[in-house]
Amino acid sequence: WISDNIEGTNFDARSLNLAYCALDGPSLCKMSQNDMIGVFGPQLGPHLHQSLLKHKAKHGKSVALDFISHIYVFFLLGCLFSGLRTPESTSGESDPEFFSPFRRPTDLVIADILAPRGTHLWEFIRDILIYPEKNHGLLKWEDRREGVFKFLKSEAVAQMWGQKKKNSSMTYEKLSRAMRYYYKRDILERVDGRRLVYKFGKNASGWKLNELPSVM
DNA sequence: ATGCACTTTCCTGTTT
DNA sequence: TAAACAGGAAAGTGCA
Repeated sequence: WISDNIEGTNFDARSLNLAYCALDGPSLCKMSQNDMIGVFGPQLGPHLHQSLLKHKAKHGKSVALDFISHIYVFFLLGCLFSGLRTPESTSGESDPEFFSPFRRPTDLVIADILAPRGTHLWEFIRDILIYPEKNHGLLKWEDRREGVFKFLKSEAVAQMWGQKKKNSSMTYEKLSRAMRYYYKRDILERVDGRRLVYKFGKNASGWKLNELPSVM
């Protein structure tokens, strides 16, 4: 439900207050507009409130039960964000097992909710790297602190990029040309002699451990 | 309606 | 030899 509501707005889901992720359906239904604003902020709060009112009008008393079927989204967001801040920040190496109990059924849900706001290639790459749920072994950090990363499935990443841009003929060949243009703009730094390896430059933001999307 | 940023496409040549 | 890397050139796209 939240995913649907965020779609079509420019709201950045990364700024959600995830402390409230444990809300259940009935609690959510009891929230006033002010409650919503308190939890979701002045932008998304009223939007969700309106949507909830519509939903209530449509479905009457069954709404609370209805919500229970959607509310797992909150729970899983909580899992995701608590995970982001634990294993990787200390070891520098993400632990795929850490997420395993939650990953399988939720890949699509979380990927949708966390759909990147930016539409640029480097942001797309960055978001695959920082959200394990999106990764599927496509890319990996080579040096997390330095922002060095490597394409593990270059053609698959290109396909996904193409999918996002509604261009089924995207290839790594073409994607990499766009990557090379980033060198001039200091969004990427050259890493030479290492195939499929790139490094974020000083004009790339949002990838460092200390600037990961955080819980407010 | 036009300019601009950001690719996308294609290409020729080089390197690994 | 295949796959990547290098960039020039030009076309395409979405947005302000």
